[in-house]
Amino acid sequence: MTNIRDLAREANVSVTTVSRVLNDHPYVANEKRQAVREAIEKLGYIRNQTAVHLSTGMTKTVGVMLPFVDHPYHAAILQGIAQAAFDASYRFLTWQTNYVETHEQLALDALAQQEIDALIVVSHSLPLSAILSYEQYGPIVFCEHHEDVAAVYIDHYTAFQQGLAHLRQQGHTSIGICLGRPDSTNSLARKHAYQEVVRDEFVYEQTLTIEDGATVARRWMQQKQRPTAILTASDHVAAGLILELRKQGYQVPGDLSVIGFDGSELAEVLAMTTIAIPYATIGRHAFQLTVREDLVARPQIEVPSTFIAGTTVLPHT
Amino acid sequence: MTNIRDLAREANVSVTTVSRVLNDHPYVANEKRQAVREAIEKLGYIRNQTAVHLSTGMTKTVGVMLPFVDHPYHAAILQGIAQAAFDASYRFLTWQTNYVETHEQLALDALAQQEIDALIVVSHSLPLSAILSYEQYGPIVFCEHHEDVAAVYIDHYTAFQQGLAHLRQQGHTSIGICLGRPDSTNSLARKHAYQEVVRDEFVYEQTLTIEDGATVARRWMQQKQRPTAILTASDHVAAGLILELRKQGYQVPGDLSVIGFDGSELAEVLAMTTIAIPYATIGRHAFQLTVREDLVARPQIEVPSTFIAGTTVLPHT
DNA sequence: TCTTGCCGTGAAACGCGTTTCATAGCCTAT
DNA sequence: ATAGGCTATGAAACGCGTTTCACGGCAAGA
Repeated sequence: MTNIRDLAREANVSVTTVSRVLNDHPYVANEKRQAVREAIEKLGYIRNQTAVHLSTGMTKTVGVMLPFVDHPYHAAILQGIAQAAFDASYRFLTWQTNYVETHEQLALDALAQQEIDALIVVSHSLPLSAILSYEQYGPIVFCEHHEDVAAVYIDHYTAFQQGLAHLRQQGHTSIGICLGRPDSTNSLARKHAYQEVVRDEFVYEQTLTIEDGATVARRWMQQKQRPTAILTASDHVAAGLILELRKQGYQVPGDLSVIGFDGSELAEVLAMTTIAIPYATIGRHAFQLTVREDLVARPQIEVPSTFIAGTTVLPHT
Repeated sequence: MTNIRDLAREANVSVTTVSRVLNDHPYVANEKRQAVREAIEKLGYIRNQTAVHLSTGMTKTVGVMLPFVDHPYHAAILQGIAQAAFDASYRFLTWQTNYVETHEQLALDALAQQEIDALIVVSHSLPLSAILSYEQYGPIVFCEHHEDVAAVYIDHYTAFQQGLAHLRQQGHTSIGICLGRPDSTNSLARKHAYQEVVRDEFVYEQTLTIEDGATVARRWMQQKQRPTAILTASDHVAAGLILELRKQGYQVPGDLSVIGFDGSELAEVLAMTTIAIPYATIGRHAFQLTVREDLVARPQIEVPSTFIAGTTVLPHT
């Protein structure tokens, strides 16, 4: 591998001058610049990025900590990050954690070890304080709301309120909700919105997948007292719920009204009533926060959710 | 930032010994090892990974070139890569190219610049030869079939044959197909399988999304001569097709039988007849190939597709 | 007793690009 | 005429961990 010193020798200049040419520094005479260019051509020189990283002390790379790369919700955020990072000539390393704390730790270690310049936490299970103790090593940006951290998030409380308000307008009083991980920040906000307006609680927890949605359907069918409408925490769960009910001969929305969450293609396909979240936008903002000058002030960006009327809610009579 | 030399001074040993301790090299006396450990603790030393990368000449990082991170098919491959990379203590950098050649080029540059040790090409639009010319800089593994390259792939020809055979067994003789990018390797293989057995051709090209599927539906409805069954190139296209037809009052499979491709959750939800592809497995194999000793021999791995009978195909009478 | 061979240790070189600092010529404003 | 500023250039230091090589000591095999 030819290096910068070989070039200097070949072009009869100093390594400093070679470096200046490589970085388009103005203080280089044209003949020398030309000579260096020819040497690069002749020797087939290619810059070693690792050396640049070591020398400059930055890698132009951000890390992304997220539970699953192939879940539509997370992939959409990743897409936004990818786009914004690309625009800024940054790269991104992904840690797929499966919510396993030791895996999450590896992303934090990478920040401390200067493998990445900043870290975007899409979702996590480590305690917040454990993560924040790594802020000394570089910017950390969250994709969910926490007090006093740099974050871009949607207000799950308000989003759920929208869904609940719609159901109540339609005359539903007996309303159920599905939550994902019951103690996650998002679930707590959702539950909060729910408990403010509902008397008889129907809470289905630990619902994450299509299959979980089908399980909810089976539980619902067995209940003596049961809600007339269910607000889910993801379109996938809603889809599982809807399809299992229909398979068993129930009508959606005739027998049960269902509202999804995400605004995914799945919702579109099923013409589902849902609450759309601009996930790619969240990803873009998250990346942009990592490179913001005033990150020490821990800025927060709230992105709006949008209620989408579909065909899976019917007025309750 | 404290470095290895600070540690050496603190522990009264040489930097070599410190390095040995950090790397668990056996030739270190216990007291010295202990002294170094204490120095690490006392000074709060954290290894600089970039320096390790420069020094060892490898980054323990693979690159992934893929068009979209948020398409289920690609995300599933990425998931497999993430998993295998994790198991091998590797990281991965992702280049989302949107099939733009200049973007694809950046991933190749990264390989040449030693930013990554190897590159996995999930899908590409650059000419194969342009990509292969970068093999001199490191291993390149493809996720689709090409002659004489390291690759893990599914045999689209055989997969499509399975679908076609099923339709013909069910009495269909007038069969259409949807293709994605018409000149891609996969499309050519599919078309080949198709043209071998079909007389009257109904080929719908450039179908990639749900919306494209709906467009196919509208075209189909307007055709005077039209197929009784369509074999699509993705579950998404099939879903768009099916749902648009049903919305317009047609029966699927009554009026048109449809077979998807991928075996995605979408197919599951719609109880779609489809051809399942183990995408995560492809990703895992692809990663494992990058670190294989005998990569110079350009090994190839074929993974099998599985026909899944659903409810979107009916015998033709 | 002499030769191998393994253990333990450190100086110095290495991988490679960037940046600081000093130097020098030349021009412009005072 | 002189101080100050800009252009150009290079030596050397810097970022930091790994690895090669040489060497001393000690034990086992010949």
